[in-house]
Amino acid sequence: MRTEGRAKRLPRAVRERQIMDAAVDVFSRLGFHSASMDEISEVAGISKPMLYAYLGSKEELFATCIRREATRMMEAIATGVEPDQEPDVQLWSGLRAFFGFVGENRASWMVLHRQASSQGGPFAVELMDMRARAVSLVAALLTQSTKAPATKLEAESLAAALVGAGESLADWWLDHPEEPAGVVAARLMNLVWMGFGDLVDGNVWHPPSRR
Amino acid sequence: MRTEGRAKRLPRAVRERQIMDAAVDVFSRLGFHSASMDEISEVAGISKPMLYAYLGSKEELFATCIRREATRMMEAIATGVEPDQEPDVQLWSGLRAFFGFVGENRASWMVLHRQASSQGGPFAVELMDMRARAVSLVAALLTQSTKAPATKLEAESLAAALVGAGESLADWWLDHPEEPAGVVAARLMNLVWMGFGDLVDGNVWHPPSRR
DNA sequence: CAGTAGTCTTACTCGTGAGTAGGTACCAGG
DNA sequence: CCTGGTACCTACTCACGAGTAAGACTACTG
Repeated sequence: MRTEGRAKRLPRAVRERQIMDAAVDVFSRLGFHSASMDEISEVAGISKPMLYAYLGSKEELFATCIRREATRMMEAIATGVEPDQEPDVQLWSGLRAFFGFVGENRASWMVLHRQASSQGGPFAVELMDMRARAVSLVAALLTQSTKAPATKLEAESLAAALVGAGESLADWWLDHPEEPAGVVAARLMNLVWMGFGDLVDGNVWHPPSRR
Repeated sequence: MRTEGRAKRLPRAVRERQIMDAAVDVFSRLGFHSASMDEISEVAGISKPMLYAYLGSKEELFATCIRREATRMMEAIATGVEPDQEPDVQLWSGLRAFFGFVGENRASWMVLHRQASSQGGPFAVELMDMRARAVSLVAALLTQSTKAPATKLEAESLAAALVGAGESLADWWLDHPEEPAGVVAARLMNLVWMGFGDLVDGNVWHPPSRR
């Protein structure tokens, strides 16, 4: 296995992709600190100086990973959501897109959610930036559709709670992969749209057919 | 400042408490990996070998911190909750106790939520254990009070979502400390009990007076 | 078939931090 | 005033991992 001498010559862009993929994999498994540049270079099938030549320091590499994965995820959600619809439909499509992305791309999700948020450095900035975009998206959805005089703070905190519920449920889902994405998404939709109060009485929210 | 020579002689139990307090403080600020035993010993006003003599290795120390803080927190919640009440009242009192604990004990919360969950090792076990207890508490509450034939998996995932929402909102709260605990708790209560659907229509849940 | 630009490597340096060896001060009870 | 025993210290060892120096290999260009 360790018999590979020199790696095959490849154009820079291709190598950079390989390295990033390896980095996301290793960071997701080991976390930022425990991950070593040696291991990343090994997984990428390349030697360490290449890593430094192409992607800079360990911190830069990590930040680049976060940026890439965050962008991929936000694009997936943006693509999935349907604007100019009723609030509940918008929320529903957003949730579906989110859980769809997490279902594939488990490693990406680990890096984004677990690792990035626990490092205090410049990473949290990148991450919180994305998270803030998600939160204000939901907050806007809430504000525009509510009739009650909700304050900015109120909408924001509710949105934070909802986003957190999504994150947490995604984590839970990682341990129960037998459930399909749609089911999990629908469950969260029911919780945040109907509330326990209604669920207890047997009133549920129905997604597709009507409309 | 660095002029202290020898520390005053104290009984072991007292020193252990001091060390634990220092450890929670440092771990919460720096995270597990970045925290050094040197700094912990410094903050505790003691030298490194004492640390090893009393609390063992770094990992043992961290695990002990988690266990202590988790226990403190679960006790706080258990004390605050009111059994033999309507489901919504039980949930409400649980939420109040939770946010009350986080309000004081910020450091404890950081260690528990951010640090412990991001380390894959034996720590996650400790933590997930406590989290599982919280989740099944909520799941039981849900199951016993619902009329719909909710599956075990369904109740569990909803509970996970709720717990996650609480955690996330607690994190958000750390950045907006101006809000009192009760307000934040009430907001989450509204979200999970009434749901956005009702909130949008201006129907809110009222906590105390009636009953 | 030079020359040169970009890919790739081996083999180091050097700081940092976990864990320890081998003591010194202080307080019993005899 | 000796004799332990427990709290406490200074000053190390040693591994591991980030980052680098210096050069070798390949391929295209005139």
